[in-house]
Amino acid sequence: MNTVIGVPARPRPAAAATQATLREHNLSLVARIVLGAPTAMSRADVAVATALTRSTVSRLVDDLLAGGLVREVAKVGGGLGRPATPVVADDRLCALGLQVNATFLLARLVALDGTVVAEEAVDGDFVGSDPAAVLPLMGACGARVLATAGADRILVGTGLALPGIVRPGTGTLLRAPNLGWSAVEPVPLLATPDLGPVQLSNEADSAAVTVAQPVPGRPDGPQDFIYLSGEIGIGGAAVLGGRVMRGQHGWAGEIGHVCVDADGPACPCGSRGCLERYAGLRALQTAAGLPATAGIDQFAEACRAGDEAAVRALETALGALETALVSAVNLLDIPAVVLGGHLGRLGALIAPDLAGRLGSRVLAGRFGGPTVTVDEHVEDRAPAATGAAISVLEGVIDRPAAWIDGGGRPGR
Amino acid sequence: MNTVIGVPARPRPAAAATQATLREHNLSLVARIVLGAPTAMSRADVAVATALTRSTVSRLVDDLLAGGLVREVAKVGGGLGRPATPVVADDRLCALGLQVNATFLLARLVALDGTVVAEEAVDGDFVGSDPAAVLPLMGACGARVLATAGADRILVGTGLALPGIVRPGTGTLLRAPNLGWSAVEPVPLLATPDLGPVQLSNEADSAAVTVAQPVPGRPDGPQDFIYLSGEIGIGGAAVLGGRVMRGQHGWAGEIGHVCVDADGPACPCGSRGCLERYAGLRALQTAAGLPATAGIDQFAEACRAGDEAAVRALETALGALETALVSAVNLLDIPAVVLGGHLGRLGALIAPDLAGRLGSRVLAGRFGGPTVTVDEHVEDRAPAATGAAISVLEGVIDRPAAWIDGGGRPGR
DNA sequence: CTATTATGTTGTGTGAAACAACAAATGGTC
DNA sequence: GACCATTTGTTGTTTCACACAACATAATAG
Repeated sequence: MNTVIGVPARPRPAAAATQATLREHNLSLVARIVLGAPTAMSRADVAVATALTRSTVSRLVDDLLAGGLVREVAKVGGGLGRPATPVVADDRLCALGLQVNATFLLARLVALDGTVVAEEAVDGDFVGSDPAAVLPLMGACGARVLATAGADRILVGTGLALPGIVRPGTGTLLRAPNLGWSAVEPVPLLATPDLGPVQLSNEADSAAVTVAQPVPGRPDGPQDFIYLSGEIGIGGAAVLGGRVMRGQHGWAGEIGHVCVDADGPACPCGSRGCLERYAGLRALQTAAGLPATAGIDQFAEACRAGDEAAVRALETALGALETALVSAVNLLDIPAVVLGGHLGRLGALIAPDLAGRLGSRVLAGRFGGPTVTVDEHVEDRAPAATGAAISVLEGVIDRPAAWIDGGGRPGR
Repeated sequence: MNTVIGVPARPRPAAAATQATLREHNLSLVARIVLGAPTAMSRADVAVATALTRSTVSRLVDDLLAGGLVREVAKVGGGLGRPATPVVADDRLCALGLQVNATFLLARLVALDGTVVAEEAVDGDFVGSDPAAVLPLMGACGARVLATAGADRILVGTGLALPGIVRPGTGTLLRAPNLGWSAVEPVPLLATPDLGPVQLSNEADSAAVTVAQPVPGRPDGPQDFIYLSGEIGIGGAAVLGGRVMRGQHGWAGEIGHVCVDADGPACPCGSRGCLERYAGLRALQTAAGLPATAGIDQFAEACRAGDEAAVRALETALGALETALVSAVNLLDIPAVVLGGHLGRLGALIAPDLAGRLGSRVLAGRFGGPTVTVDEHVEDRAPAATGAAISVLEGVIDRPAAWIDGGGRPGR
């Protein structure tokens, strides 16, 4: 009699496997091995890593070279035998990330090796703005960034990150409370040709992509964590196995609307006692008696200076974060919390205490409890732009055959 | 310029695809088409459903016939042309489900077509029991059920469902508070040969399997929902895309330890204000002034009779459920709640009110809010036994080639 | 009884990976 | 400097699983 240990469930087959899907799968696998490696890989290295034969890998790498996903670099000497030919990400392949926030628009061109090729921002007050006026500005900004890129760059497409609820698969922004927008189809409003196919995403989800995968195809960051961000309120994302949770409507991971006090203040979302009422930036400013124009750094400075209202606001927020995260960490059985946005900037003030409180309360406490870290991109005000671009490049890495067979240019 | 709509992310390739995995995948696909159909499918029907050619399907079905996953039944007449040969699940293939609960042990033999071939229960008080004494009883019960099955039945293996925290991939039960067990490796303690490979699972997770997939290979039930069960406390599971969430330690979906009151009573789990403190069966009994031996039906009767303490306890539990589920539904963006266990038996008293409250509070409220239903197996005191057996059969459906190539008998 | 239709089977072709052999490019040894 | 060993990459051929085409089977309609 045997104990069956560690037999994972296979993904349910949704469609038949064919010779074509076999090739697509293995092209993607080889691409990920090459892009994911910190140093260059040779065909022989890839054969070892994938258990495919050297002849198979040779043929697959030929296809990836032809499609512009990878390129060869100079051989490095050393050792007996024929020197290996290193293969790396081809940085000519790029995606454009666009991010709309309450106080700025930013366009960023990201190459397949993760480098930022060019970027430009437009500052302004976009709270309560008209999407028909703002989105063309965003599109124009993107077009200017594309214009500064060299002619050898190949644009795969564009990702547009918005601070609101995006229905997956519909191209519709349901609501963006910070901007005052609702029921908008943003992509046509960009009114800019040459952006290639445009995909829409939520700001927190896109920023979380950057945490898990700082470089396209290279999941170097944590793969299972709760991400908190926010600008006025609180945004959130849950990442499981390297993937951002979607949920039925596209807003899974929305920790801002976890209830932390059953008798708490009413929330515009229809519930009450939501985390956002306590730990959103606007909530902190109000509780500390600061104006809406005060940034999070002013709030932090007031706390450090011992301002009584600010310290009390921080403590209230900390308690609310603790309650919300205890529930979230227990429910998702997830090992890490990453703070971004204004909460990331408060990280030094809140992360150690928060980690300690969570560690003594969650089910996983006896196994080391969740880690609480600050997003290393916290100094970057637009990580969602990078994340949106990375998601677009992911699409090519997922389906290299479609890209290669389409001539290595954006398709329909 | 195109809007990219509805391009789902492909699962990341973890290993190379080969001719062998191609066959495995398509065997599994064909098996699921046949098992999942409410009426018999012919080879031609399967070819249409899968976009594989009739010759390919014919060969794959031959393999499944040989492996004992499917069988042919009498042709049905009608229409021009050669009559189709219907193919259905072969009900000779079985799995044994075992369930240990605080008040009974139950063994149930489930066939591949979902029918229960035989079952037997042993009643007792297993709270604070010794696993070394109880698990051999469970094993013996299972062996008796196998003995009553006909010689034509083929046992794939056994699933053992326990009311506690099971570490996936380790064969270890971390803790089962209701039984008073901790750090146990239960499978060898069954001390029964002939059970085939045994896999361990959590009781709520297994019961949720039965909700999503009442018949092996046929996901007729909801595929995205939060399941609540419990016997003394509260157990829970989250099912996404037909799969039970695991999490890092195996307890994702544990809604019993979502915090509903930041200043609530301390919980043995280390936190405070946990849902279990308000809506667990023991909590209800205590609040209503009923003895620990009183069943949930007595509690329900006291509520219906207008007993003041019981009504107040129910209202408190309802409020706690509302708070916990608002957070869970918002965080997971999940469309349904299914009540099982003692909460299922209270369904008539709480489901309508709970649905109304959730509908006005969750983010999805304006889209129809979550449904709140009662598990249709609520009269079955051991749905986890069925779920554990179904999970074992799932393993064969996932990897038919491994089963067929292993001679159609349990492997290592 | 023949024609038509639908289903199932089988021989052969195709595509992608595997296998085997060979070519290329190095360093070590004599 | 020639030869050998080693490692990597390439290429011709084989294998396996699905696709294609043709045929066989089993029914009903006229």
